[in-house]
Amino acid sequence: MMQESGTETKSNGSAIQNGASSGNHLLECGLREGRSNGETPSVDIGAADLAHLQQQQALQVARQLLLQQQQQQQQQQQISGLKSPKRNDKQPSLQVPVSVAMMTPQVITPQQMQQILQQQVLTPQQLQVLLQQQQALMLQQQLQEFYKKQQEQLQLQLLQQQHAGKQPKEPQQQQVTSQQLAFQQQLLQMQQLQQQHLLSLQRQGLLTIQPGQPTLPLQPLAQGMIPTELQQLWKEVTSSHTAEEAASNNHNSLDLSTTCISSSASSKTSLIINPHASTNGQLLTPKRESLSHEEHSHSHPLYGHGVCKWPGCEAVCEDFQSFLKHLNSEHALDDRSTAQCRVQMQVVQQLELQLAKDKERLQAMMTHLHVKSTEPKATPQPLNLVSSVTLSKTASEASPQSLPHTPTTPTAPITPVSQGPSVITTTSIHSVGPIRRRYSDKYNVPISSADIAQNQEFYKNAEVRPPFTYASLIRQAILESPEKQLTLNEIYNWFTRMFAYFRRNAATWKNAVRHNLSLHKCFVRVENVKGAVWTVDEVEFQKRRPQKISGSPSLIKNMQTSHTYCSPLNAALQASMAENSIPLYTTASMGNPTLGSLASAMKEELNGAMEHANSNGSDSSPGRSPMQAMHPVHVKEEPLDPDENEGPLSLVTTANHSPEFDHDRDYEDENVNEDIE
DNA sequence: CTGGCAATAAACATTG
DNA sequence: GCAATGTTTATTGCCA
Repeated sequence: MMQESGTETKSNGSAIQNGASSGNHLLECGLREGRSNGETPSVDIGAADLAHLQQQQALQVARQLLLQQQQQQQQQQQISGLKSPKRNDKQPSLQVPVSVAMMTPQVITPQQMQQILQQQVLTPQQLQVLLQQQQALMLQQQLQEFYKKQQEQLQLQLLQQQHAGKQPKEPQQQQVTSQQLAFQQQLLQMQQLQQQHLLSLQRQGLLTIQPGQPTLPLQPLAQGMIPTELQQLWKEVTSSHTAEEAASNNHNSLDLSTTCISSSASSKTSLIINPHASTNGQLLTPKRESLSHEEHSHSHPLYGHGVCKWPGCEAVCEDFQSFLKHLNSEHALDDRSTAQCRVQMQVVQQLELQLAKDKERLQAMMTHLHVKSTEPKATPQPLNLVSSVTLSKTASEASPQSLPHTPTTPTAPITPVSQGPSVITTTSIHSVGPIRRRYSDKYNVPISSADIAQNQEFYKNAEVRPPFTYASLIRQAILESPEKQLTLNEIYNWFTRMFAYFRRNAATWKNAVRHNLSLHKCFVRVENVKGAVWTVDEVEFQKRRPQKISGSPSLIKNMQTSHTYCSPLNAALQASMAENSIPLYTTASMGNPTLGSLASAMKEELNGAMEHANSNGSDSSPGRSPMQAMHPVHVKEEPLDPDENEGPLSLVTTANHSPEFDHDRDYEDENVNEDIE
C-alpha cells in the first residue's frame, strides 16, 4: 500500500488519505500534555529498578523538601559547600537525604512526612531515620510544650502569690516559704509527670531504666532540648555506623548541654537521651533474649544481604556470626539502642495505623467499585502484574495459563497492595529474548492519551513495555508536539524520552515505528521545509478502532481482574511496596504525584471501561487493544542508541532488593533482576 | 480453524 | 558508500 506522500504542509494533519483502514483501534482522544520535562536521557536501566524508578517523581518532591531544609540550614550556618543537589534523577544517595534530614531540626509537616515516607523516596532505612528523627522532634516539642505550660503555671501562681502577699510585711516571709513550697510542689508534679512519661515508655519496652536513676532521663527534656540538640542526638543515634565505627564504642554519656550547639559537625560525641544513665549502657534483657532466640535461625530480621539492618546502621557483616557479634557489641542494650528501639516502635505504630487506614480505604474503594470479590481471590493476578505483564515472557512461557490474558482492570493494581511485596521481584521484569508476544487484546480497553500521559512518569523510568500499540504511541507523540507534527527522528526521541522500555533494542522498535507510520493510513507524511514530518489523521485513526469494550457488565467485571494496562501500575505499586512495605496506594491518596497519577489513571481507566460498557454494548468485537504489556524485551543487548541514550537515568533504586543497595545501581539491568527472589 | 490485527523481521527503495 | 528514512512483504502470536 502506498501512501501518497502528502503534500499538505503542516496543516495539522488532515490530509486524509483514503481508505480503508485496517481496523486498528485504540487510543481515545484525550490529550494531555502532561509530560514533564525534557529529554530524559536514555539509559539502560535495569529492569530490576523499575520499581525504584517509578518513584522518581516522589523523589523529586522529597528532594525538594530536603533541599529546602538543607538550604535553611546552610543559611544558618553559612556553609557554602554543602550542596548536593545533583540531578533529580540521580540516585538519592543515602547521604543526601539522611544527612539533610538529620541536620534539620524542624519538624516536617505531616503531609511532607507522609509524602516522603510513602513515596519511598528514600530507602527504608533513610525513611526510618527520618521518621525517627521527626518523631523524636515532635515528641520533644510536645514535651517541651507541656513542661513549658507547667512552668508558666508555676510562675503564674508565684505571681499571684506575690501579689497577694504584698500587703503584710511579716507575711512576706511566710509568703516566700509558701512560694517555695508551691514551687517545690510544682517541681514535684513535673517530676512525677516526667516519671509517668518515662514509665509509659518503659511499658512499651523501649526504655529501660536502671533502678537507681529513675528520673534522670527526663531532666534534659525538662530543660527543653532545642532542636539542634535533638538533631545531634539523632545524628548520634542513627549514624551508628559512621560515628560509631570511627569512634568505637564510646557512647556513653554525654552531656547534652555541651553538645547542643553544633548541628553540623559530625559529632562523635554520643548523645544519649539519658545522659545520666551513661555509664553502662548495656544490659538489657528483653532484647537479648529475643536475639539469642533468633540467633539460631540465620534469618535474623536485622540481618540481610550481609548488612546489619538496624535502623541507621548498615554495617557490613560478612557472615551471620560476625553480624551477631556486631549486634551484641554495637547494638547492645544501651541508651542509644533503647532510644532507637523506641523510635522504631513509634514508626511501626504509625505505619500500622496508616496501613489500617489505607486498608479501610481500599476496602471501601473496592466495595464501591464492586470489586470486592477480586480482592481475596484476585491475588494471583495482581501479583503478576509485574510478572504477567512485564515479564510476559517468563511467565507466559512458563505457564501460559497462569497469565491469563488479563482483562483490564483499573482496580487491579489495588489488590496487590494487600498482597504484599512478596511477589514483586523485578526479576521478571527483564525478560529475555525476543518473544513475539502480544498483549491480550481481548478487551480492548480504550487507552487514551490521557492514560499515556498519566503514566508517563512510570514508563519513563520503568522499563516496562507500555501497553499501547505503536500506532497509539506514535499518535500520542505527534499530538503532543506543539505543531502536531514530528519528524521521524523526533518521534524516536519521544519514544526514548517517554519510555524507558524504548531505550533499548532501538533497531527493533524503530523499525516498528517506521513500519507503523507507513502502514497506517492515519499517519500522514507531510513534506516540510526541513524535510518530512508526520502528522495524524484523526479521522483515520478513529476508524481503526471502532470497537470498544463490550458492554456486558460481566465483562467489565472480568476486566477488573487484571489487565495488561494495569499491570504496569501494579508492578509499580508492588515494587514500591516491596521494599518498604509501606502502603503504596495510600501514597497516592496522600498526594504523591506519581502514585496519584497512577491512581487517577486507574480511575480513568475504570471510568472508561464503564463508559464503554454503557454506551456500546454492541461493540464487543475483537478489539485491539493496547499492547500487552509486555513482552520481554529482547535481550539482544543492542547498544543503545548513542543519540537517544544519553541520559543518566540513574534510578533511584530502592525497591526491590535490599535497600542497602539502593544507591547507584548501575549494573546492567538484566543481571540484576534475575536474582531476586 | 480461520481471519484480523499487531509485533517483528527483513528486504528494498529513496534521499541527503 | 553510508545512514536515515520509507515502503513493503513475510512471519508469528494472539484473540474472537
